[in-house]
Amino acid sequence: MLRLSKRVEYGLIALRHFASIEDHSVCTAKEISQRYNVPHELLAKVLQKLAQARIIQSYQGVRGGYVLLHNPKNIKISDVINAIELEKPMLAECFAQGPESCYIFDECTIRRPLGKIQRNINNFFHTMTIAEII
Amino acid sequence: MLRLSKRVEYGLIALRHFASIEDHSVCTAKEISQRYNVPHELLAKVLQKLAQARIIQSYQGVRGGYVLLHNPKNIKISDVINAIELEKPMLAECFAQGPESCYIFDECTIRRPLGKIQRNINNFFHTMTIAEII
DNA sequence: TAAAATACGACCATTTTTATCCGATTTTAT
DNA sequence: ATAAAATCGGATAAAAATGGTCGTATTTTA
Repeated sequence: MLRLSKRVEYGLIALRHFASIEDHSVCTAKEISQRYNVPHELLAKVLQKLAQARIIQSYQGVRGGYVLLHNPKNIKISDVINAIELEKPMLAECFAQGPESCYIFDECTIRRPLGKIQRNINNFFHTMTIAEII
Repeated sequence: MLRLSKRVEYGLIALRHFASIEDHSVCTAKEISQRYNVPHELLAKVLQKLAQARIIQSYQGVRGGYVLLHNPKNIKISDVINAIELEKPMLAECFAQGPESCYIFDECTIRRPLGKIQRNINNFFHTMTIAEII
């Protein structure tokens, strides 16, 4: 319960890696997967998502790889999560998918208090950046 | 990702129910399951857990059921979660199960920052009570 | 032209979560 | 006594989410 996905974990590890190396040098999925002992294929998918979200830039072909596109200070944790996950990270299903998704929506009495906790978590993800995890 | 379990949701709904009725009257799992349109058997198991944790008191037999044992102000959300879930609600597996559970523990670079978020969440669960969800 | 890399979809395996079922026990009321 | 209504708890099934792998195509460099 309340777990972050491995995908997000791997994404954060990768972004921290990009942010911690000096010049904006290119890193490959293979390098990162070996360095941090993370499944190559899965990491590759995560990096592709980050590239689609314009958080990193991809270069195909031999000597290709990825580079960071922004200052780590400007990459929020929420940006990373949103890039990687299809669904927003929400405590309750209805927060992510709306009233129709919940068959006890009308009888539910805990939505408001959970919403309070949710806002707190959202705020954290929205405030914290990659610069703070280096 | 980051979801609360249905078990915890049902537990909170039930406790809010107990806390919102006036006198400390007895409620059965059946009553609550019908009132809030929640699966009876699953709710029953959750209530059993809450009873084992001495958050509510169970009475067996005809006209049995459960009553709240404490002032809602003194029942923390964290108490409820700990009673219902075997494992602590943690963002990362290693936070709940220790270093041995994680095969990239030594290479992991995001433990500290995630710990910061975790403490924030923990603090919320530890501070908020059932009184605040009525 | 071969090699090394990303791109992307499909798929499978595992784990977690949710839900149900069943038999046992307890207690009350008839 | 007996039946009914409730909790207790173990077992299990069903469903969903997650993690991981595979294969093929494309791109780019040497």
